[in-house]
This record gives sequence, structure tokens and C-alpha cells, in this order.
Amino acid sequence: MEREHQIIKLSNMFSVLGDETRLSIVYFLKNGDANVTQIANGLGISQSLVSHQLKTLRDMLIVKSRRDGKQVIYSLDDEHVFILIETALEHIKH
Amino acid sequence: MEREHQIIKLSNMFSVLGDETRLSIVYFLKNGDANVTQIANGLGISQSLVSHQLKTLRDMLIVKSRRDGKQVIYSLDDEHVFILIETALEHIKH
DNA sequence: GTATAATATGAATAGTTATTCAAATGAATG
DNA sequence: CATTCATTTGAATAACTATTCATATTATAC
Repeated sequence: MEREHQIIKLSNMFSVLGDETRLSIVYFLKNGDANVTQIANGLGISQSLVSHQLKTLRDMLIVKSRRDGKQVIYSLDDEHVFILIETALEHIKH
Repeated sequence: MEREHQIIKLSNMFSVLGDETRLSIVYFLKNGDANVTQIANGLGISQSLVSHQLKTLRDMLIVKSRRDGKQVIYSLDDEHVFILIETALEHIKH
């Protein structure tokens, strides 16, 4: 992958995580899989917003989904995200 | 640090890296310290833009600066950023 | 089939932010 | 001190994006 293209993809990745709502969803899913309504209720935000942001997270392969009857269960797709968060935490603790 | 506050700081950190121009500057500085003009010329963008974005990076403690006569030399402040980038690279390579 | 529950989608809006331009500041040098 | 070079700053604008609201799917159950 060429350098400039790499930078574009990397910055996309970071900016997807660089939103409070989306990061809250990721944190929420760290405690276990959940459907859209559970996430929305758990975080106290609208179902529509959760659905929109889940799509963004899905496009970036940060979460994945499976259907279970009427519900769609979401889970984290990749353990790299954990490491990313841990590393970033190290940074902000100086 | 309480959980919600942590999420805010983390998302700030990620969104600062989630910009092509800023990430290019970080990449540029990986090759060695440089002053504002060198960064601007090296990346082919305006000096003013570089200065603005360096301020954002400085506020997030991603880069630091020292004055050398008329020039201001910038360098990366923290090796955690390297790890962050490496981890994110792992992710986008699947 | 109709009704209900869960999720997704699209358009509109409001708030944010990247970039540019012009001007101001800081430092060296004649 | 005036000039030049390097950087910073602020205001204005244009582009982007998070959120809301209303509507459309999708699946189950009756």
C-alpha cells in the first residue's frame, strides 16, 4: 500500500474512533454483544443515531453484526481496537 | 479518571489523528525533526495551515517544539503515537 | 393476510472544523 | 532602528458530519 493511500486509510480509521458516540458504542460492546435497542437504552441515545453510527463502525470493520430474528446483534470485530484504545489511554495518562 | 471523561479524552485524541493533514505531519516528523517551513514545503501545503495544525497536535501532546533562532523546530513528543499508528495499520490490513 | 417489534434509511438541519487570506508577532542582522 | 525571515494568530468561508425526524424495511406472531 502506497504511503499517501495509507495515510488516508489511517486517518479514516482514527476519525471513526474520534467521535464520542461511536467510542461509547465500542466501549459498550466491550462488555458483551448487544442489539441496537440495548445499545441505545444503555447509552441513553436514540435508536436512529445508534443505527447510523453502527453503520459507520461496520464500514470500518470495527463492529460486525448478525441477525437473530427481529433483532440484530452487534459485536466487536477485531481485537486490534482494544489495543488501539489501550495504547491511546497510555498516551493520555502522559 | 471516570469513564465518561475518559471517552471524551480518547475521542479527542483519535479525532486529532483522524485528519489527513495532521497525520501527514506526524509521518513527516517520524523521519526527523523539522521546522514549520520544512514541513510545509515537504508536504506541499501552506505554512499557515501547517502552523494551525501543529498547534492542534501540540495541544494533544503529540508533538513538541523548541525555538532555534528564527525557526521553531518540531518533533514527536511521545512514542505512543508510533504504537498507535502501527496498531491501526495492523487493523486496516485486516 | 394484518399488526407489532426491531432496525435501517434518507433528507434536513445545526454545529463543527479544515483551509485560506491577511495581518501581527518574534528573532536575527545590517 | 529598519528590514528580513519564520512563525503565529484571527477572522471568514466552505466543506463536512453528527443528530433528529419521518418513513421504509425486515421479521415474527396472531
